Amino acid sequence: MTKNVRVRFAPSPTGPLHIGGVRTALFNYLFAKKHKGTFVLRIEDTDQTRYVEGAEKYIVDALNWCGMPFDEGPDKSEKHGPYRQSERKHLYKQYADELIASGNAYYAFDTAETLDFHRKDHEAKGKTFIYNWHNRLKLSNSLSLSAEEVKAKLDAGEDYVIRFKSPQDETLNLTDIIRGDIKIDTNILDDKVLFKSDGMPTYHLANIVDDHLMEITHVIRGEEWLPSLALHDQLYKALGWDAPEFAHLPLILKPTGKGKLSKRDGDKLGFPVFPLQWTDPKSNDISRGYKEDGYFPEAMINFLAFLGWNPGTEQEIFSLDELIDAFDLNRVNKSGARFDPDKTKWFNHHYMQEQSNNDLAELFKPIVDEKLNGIDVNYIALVIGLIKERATFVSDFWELSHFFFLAPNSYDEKASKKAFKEATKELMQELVSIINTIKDFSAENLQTKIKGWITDNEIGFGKVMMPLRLALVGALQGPDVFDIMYMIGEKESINRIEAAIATL
RNA sequence: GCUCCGUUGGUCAAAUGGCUAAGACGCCACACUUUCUAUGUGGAAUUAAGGGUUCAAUUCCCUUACGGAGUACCA
Repeated sequence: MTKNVRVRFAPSPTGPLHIGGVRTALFNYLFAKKHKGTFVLRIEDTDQTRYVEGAEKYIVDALNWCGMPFDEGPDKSEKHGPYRQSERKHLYKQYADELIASGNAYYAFDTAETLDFHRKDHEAKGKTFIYNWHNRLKLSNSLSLSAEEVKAKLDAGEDYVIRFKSPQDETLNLTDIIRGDIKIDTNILDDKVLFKSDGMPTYHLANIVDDHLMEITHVIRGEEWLPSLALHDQLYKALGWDAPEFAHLPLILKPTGKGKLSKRDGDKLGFPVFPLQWTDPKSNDISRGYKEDGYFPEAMINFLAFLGWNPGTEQEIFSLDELIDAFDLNRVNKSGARFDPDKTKWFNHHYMQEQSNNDLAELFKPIVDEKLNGIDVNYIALVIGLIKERATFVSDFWELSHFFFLAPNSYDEKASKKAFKEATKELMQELVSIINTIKDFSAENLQTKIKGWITDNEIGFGKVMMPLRLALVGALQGPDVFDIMYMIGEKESINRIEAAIATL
C-alpha cells in the first residue's frame, strides 16, 4: 500500500450508536491502525429532520469507552474539517452543478405527491416505479422540459431536486474487498436524488464528495450500502475522481428468529444493544448499555471482532493491540452473523479474571457501601480474590459474597433439612470449644485442626462441614469454609455458629 | 414483485478439490471441591436440497429452497 490509509466512520446522529455501528467502527479502527493509517469520524447529519440532541456526544463517548478514539473528527485535528456535513453544506452544491454541466445530472421538479402517486399506482398494478431512463422523459425535469421552461421554473424559485442520470444499457463491474466482483446492469438503477430541495445534499452526494475531499482510501461500511455501490462508483467516475476501495461488512442478526438485531431483541432477551446507556431526550426512555450492565470494553470488543471475522487460528482472546496485529479484511465473512449474548458473557467472565482484585474492589465498593458502612477496600479486595472466578459481572459480587460482610439472618430451608440433624447441636458446641483453643487463626491451620478433630473422633466430614457452612453462609454455597472463617475472624465465626446452635 | 448478497453442528466458525470436517459458546456426563460456582476431561451435534464437472467436491458450475439487504427529497 503506497498511499497513506485513511478510513472513516460516518454515523448519522439520529440516536445512540447501535452495536452493529460499533462493530463497523471497530473494523475501520483496526484496519486503520493495522496500516498505520488515520481513523476519521464524520457526522452525517444531512437530514435535519432526524437530528437527535446528544447523539453526536454519545457516539464520541462510545468510541472512547471502547478504546478506539478517532484521530480526526469534530473538534480534533481538523485537517480536513469541518467534519459535520451540516457545516460543509456550502461545499456540495458546486459538485451537483458540475454534474449537471457535464450532463450526468439534471433538475427535477416533480412534487413528492406526484411521485408518491406514481409509486402507488405502479404498486397497485404489481409493478415498481423506478425514476430512470424508461420514464424520465415523461416526468417534469430538465431532460423533458425545454431550456426556457427550466429556466423559468428555476427563476420563479420553484422547488427542485438534482438527480443523477443513470446510464442505459451498461454493465458495471464493481469490486468489493470482501465480496469480490459484482456485476450490475444499469437499466435497473434509478436516478437517485443527489441534492434535496431544502438545499442539502443527500447521503450519496455528500458521502462521495467528503470521502474524496478527506482523501479516504478505504470505505468500510455495513452491507446495507451494497446496493448503493453502483451509484457511488458512477459518481466518482462522473466527477473524474479515483474511487476508494470498498468493503461491505455482513450484518449482525438477532439471536433467534428473523432479521437484523434490534433494540427490541435486547429488551426481550435481556442484553444491551448499545455500548452506553442512552436516555431518549423526547420520551425519556432508557436503553441499557454494555458499560452500565457491567461489561468490560475489552470483552465487548473481543466479542464484536469475532462477529464476521476470525484470525484463522485457535486463538480467541485478543487484546485491542493483538486485534490490530491480526486483523485482515480478507478474512471477513460474507454472511450475516447471529448475535450470541451467552458468548459475550463468557468473554466478560474471562476479562474479569484478568482484572486485579484492587481494581475490581474499587468497582464493588460503591455497592458494598450501599449495604453497610465502613468496609475497608483492602478487605473487599481480599473477598474478591476468593469469589471472582465464579462471577461474570461486578454486579454478581454481592450475591456471591454477602456472607463475608453480614451474618446470615436465615438458613436455606432445603439446606437446613439436609445439614441440621439430631447430633448437630452437640457437634457444633464441641466445634466452638475446639475453635476457642486455636491460636493461629489462618485458613490452613483451621483446616488442619478441624479436619484433624473430625478424623480423630471418626465423626464424618458431612456432619460437621455442612452445618458449619450453613451457619457461616446461610446456604450451601460459597468458597472454602476455612477461607470464610479466616476472613470474618474468630469472634464472628463463633458468633455465627452459636446463632445457628440457638435455632436448633 | 424486482435487484443484489449470502447459506458448514442450536450459535460463532476453521478447512478450499484429496487422510476419521478444527476450535469456541451453549448443552449433557464424569472428575475435583464432602457446598455452590469456577475449572479439567469426555460426549452428543454440522457441509440446506437436487443435479452436474472430476479419479476425488464442504470447496467449482447450474437449479430450487431458505435467509438478508436495497428498492425515499433516510442515512
